[in-house]
Amino acid sequence: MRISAKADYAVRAAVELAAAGNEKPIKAEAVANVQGIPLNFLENILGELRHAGIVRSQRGFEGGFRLARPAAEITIADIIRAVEGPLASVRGAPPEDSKYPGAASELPRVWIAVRKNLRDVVEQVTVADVASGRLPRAVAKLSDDPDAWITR
Amino acid sequence: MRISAKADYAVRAAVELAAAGNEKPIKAEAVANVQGIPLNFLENILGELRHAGIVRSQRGFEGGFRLARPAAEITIADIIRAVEGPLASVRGAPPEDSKYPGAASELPRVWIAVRKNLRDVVEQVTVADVASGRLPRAVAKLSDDPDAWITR
DNA sequence: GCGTTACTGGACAATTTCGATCAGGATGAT
DNA sequence: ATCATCCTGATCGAAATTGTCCAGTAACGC
Repeated sequence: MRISAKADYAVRAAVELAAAGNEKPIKAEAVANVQGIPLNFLENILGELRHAGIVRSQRGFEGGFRLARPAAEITIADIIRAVEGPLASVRGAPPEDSKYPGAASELPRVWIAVRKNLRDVVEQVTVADVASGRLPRAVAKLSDDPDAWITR
Repeated sequence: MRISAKADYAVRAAVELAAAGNEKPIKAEAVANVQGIPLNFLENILGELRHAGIVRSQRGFEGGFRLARPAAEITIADIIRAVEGPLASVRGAPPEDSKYPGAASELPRVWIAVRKNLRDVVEQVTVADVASGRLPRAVAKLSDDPDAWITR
């Protein structure tokens, strides 16, 4: 249950693009510098985001990347799925299609609930939200709970 | 954002112990057979659970494992933390103590919200709940949503 | 066209984690 | 004592993670 460097970088890059408006493309190098991401690695990531139709690129002089859709329509989930595949899995497979023997037969329902709660956050927050610092109410409520900030 | 085989196995083993009551210890081999877990691997896992004070072991003839506390007091989160460490992390570190530059400064709040929602499920469900198939209301509600079952 | 710039795509590699296996030892109930 | 069972730690291959590098190609200004 960890967020990989790749997913984290991808989201940060997208947010950076969102914050820059969509007038002119932003160079990968500029994003890498501002966000402290290894340039070569970031290039791979941006390639995947482009493949997924999340960003568009422009080559050559004055080239760079920009969001392919309005920032308010791109969710964190979109980005994570683009670079990491499915949001949540159990032993590499989706939780709903494995049968558990014996006393654990009801366990999939728990994993489903976990995934659902995960989705409820990442499918709701857009890169525009993060860039502006104004998170959706439900999410803000979660992250404002002081208890949520305690390392446990 | 995946649940590892180890965490999955650990929970299933604990649930199996819970379902067996706490009269007599259950052999690791029996759990391995019923749940389809490689015995050697399971022994490692049970060792970690014992180290964490979640199960107790009995050696020799008629030996085996039993829960160290009432099943209703052991949460899924306890088990995952015992075998995997912290529930959620970003690039290996807790989300609250990394600073993000530029436009991504508010991103940690999103990761915190994710973790919070995660915790809300796994800290609430006990092994007794899973063994009996009666999940806490809030969790049941999440997993009963048909939408939660769609692979996306 | 030419040169500069910057994305493109893929190959490669170090390190770590995952999932599992195994051997041999310790222990405790009978 | 004996035997069943847990205990410990080493080891291992495969895959994922986190990068690095580079030759190619498109766009643009001059």
